[in-house]
Amino acid sequence: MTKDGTADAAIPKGCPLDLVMRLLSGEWTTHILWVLSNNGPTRHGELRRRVEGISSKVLTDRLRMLEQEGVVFRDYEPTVPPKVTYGLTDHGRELDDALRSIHGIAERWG
Amino acid sequence: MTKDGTADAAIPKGCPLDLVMRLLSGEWTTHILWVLSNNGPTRHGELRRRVEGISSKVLTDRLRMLEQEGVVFRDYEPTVPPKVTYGLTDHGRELDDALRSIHGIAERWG
DNA sequence: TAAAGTAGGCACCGTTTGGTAACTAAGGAA
DNA sequence: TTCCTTAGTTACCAAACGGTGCCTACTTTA
Repeated sequence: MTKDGTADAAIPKGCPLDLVMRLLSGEWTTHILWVLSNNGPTRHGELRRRVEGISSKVLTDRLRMLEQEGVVFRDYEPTVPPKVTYGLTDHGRELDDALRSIHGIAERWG
Repeated sequence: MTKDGTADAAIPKGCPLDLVMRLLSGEWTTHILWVLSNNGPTRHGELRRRVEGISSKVLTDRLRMLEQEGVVFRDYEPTVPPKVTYGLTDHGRELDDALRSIHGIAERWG
């Protein structure tokens, strides 16, 4: 307990919603999913061009997070130069549907 | 254009989804909505007790954001001491439904 | 008489975040 | 020969974020 009267509980939670929200809450993340959904599997370079304004660093970072949560797959072909393609998994498509429904709701709000 | 090859477009967007995600992306925000949804209209103090670990500052901050977007209402009774009650608006309940659906999806993922 | 609760506001401070630039190695084009 | 492309990685830096403690002014409770 702090002087504030606040309980200083660590937030273990493990709440499923919390996990997804943390995944989505970073800058650019929903934009990336949006492009992958509209464009289908896309290579790193094109993805960077389509998500206008994102840097290579952040793009890679977000893709790694999304991959780790099983929302996006990564296909690596060890050619020279390498060809890496990213796309939505089944989970990713489910999540995208949910985001589209939120989009619709917010759109109706004006 | 940066040295990176990145387009340095400002992100005007005004995308409805983006707006909602920015609203929800802060720490504690979904937790607050969750409690308001389960508990009904709640005063500041009790809200702080139910959202275990949140500080008064951040709680007020989040409530102001949610109020500004019309997701939460604020009822101020100028008694002494004042009584301030927060609750979900119609928009808030819509948003909560969407979050519950995401919760359901994520829960099924294991 | 002293403590606690009411709903915050304000200042300070460390951590996290995101942006920028520079670099990799090998192939293809001007 | 120099530039561009592939898919990143790394270092550096400024800004944003969130946590903590202290303050108010009045009422109720111990």
